Amino acid sequence: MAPSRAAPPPPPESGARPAARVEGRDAILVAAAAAFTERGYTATTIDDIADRLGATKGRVYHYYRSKADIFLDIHRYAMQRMIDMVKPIAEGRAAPAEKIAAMVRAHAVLLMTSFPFQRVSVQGLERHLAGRVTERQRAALDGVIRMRDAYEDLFVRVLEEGRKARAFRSLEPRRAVKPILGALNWLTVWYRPRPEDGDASRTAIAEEMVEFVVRGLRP
Amino acid sequence: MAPSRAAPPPPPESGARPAARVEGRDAILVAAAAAFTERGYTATTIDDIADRLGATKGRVYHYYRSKADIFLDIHRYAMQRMIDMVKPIAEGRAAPAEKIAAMVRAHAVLLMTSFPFQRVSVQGLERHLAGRVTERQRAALDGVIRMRDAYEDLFVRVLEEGRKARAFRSLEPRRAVKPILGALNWLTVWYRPRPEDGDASRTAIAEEMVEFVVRGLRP
DNA sequence: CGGGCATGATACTCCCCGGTAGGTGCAGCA
DNA sequence: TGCTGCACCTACCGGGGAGTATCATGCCCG
Repeated sequence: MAPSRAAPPPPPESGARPAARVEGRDAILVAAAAAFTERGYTATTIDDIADRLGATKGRVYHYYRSKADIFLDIHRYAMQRMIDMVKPIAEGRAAPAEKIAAMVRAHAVLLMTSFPFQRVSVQGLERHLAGRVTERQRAALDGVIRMRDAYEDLFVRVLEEGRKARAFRSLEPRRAVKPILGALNWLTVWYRPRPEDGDASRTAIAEEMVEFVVRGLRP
Repeated sequence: MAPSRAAPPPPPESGARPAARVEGRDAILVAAAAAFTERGYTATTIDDIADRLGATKGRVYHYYRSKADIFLDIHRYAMQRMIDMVKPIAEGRAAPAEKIAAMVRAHAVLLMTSFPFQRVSVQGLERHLAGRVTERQRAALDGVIRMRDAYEDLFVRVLEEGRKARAFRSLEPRRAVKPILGALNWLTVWYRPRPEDGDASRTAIAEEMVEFVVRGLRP
């Protein structure tokens, strides 16, 4: 599944080459996300990515300057989609318990429907903290990390609301958010999308997550 | 922290060289676990591991046949310790809710106190499903996967007990176990052991996990 | 005291893979 | 029909790192 097709503005300090067309980049990202998901980042070669497109390295390097840039762009897209889904819920006017339930549901569903992208995003961050990265890549990485922190804050704030309103048990939001996101993100470890099981199966999984989290927070 | 010092019998089809002493192997494993935790498996070089020992590659290859074998042995040790801690609880005679609480607590504490080993074990499994592995390594990998499945079954069985005894809400154990282990294992992503914070800090985190899980299961 | 084995260092080899240089074909256009 | 530029390919380089072959240094034991 491609990241938002409707993203025509050239990315800010993305590693994509300026002149390259968006659809071309998207194809690279989709192939790369699938490859990273299967073999992991370092074990994936640029030729692997190209093979998935029925192409050669030339095509990949026509759109992206480096493997790390592809990786970072996958992160950015994945995080952006997650934020786009969840932020409106978090900032809405519903009761905290209902907001958390809806956020958990949205998070779980997006993890499954956009699996390769989300898996790379969820599992891959630390891979770059030690490596050789350029100035621009470091900036992009910091940007993604900030997005992730901001995303976690969405949950923290709703937890705080709920605690104040006595809708949740007494808890420390910063600490309580960890098992919640853990229960959710662990999906990227055990879940494997299979074509034959449709929305119903995903919904069942998402509802189990909702149930577990909401009960874990009740006073 | 070294894996069990009292494991003198040469491991079954481990990648350790037969003649090598146990303490010698342990030192390699400790250094490798730390290196893998910091940089990830593929980004870690054998020289990195040797450097941590103040030694050279020669020493590493004296004890282990390959990098993959080191990796697999870390898995085996980590899983074995986890099983040794949790299995007696799971098979005890306490009430299901108390057993789950104790299992969660033990799991969380071991994750933190034996952090590098557990982190490698929890986060690294998929890395090998695609790579070049020998017959023996494949067998070792399968063994570790079986250990992991057996470990998950410990939780599944207690969930089943609790469901039958009406101590837990109605749930499907196979499905409900995922968010539980997810909340726990996510520790390996965000937790960073710092020397200055001691048992108290770890206990607080573990109790938050226990609280969250136990409430998530209540009828 | 001397041989043998455990232990480890040194100095390679080899190949995989990220990245680059330069070309080719084709579409659109005047 | 020739020009231009995008999209992509082929062929190559270079470095890094896994693994090996061989040698040095003990330490134990007779």
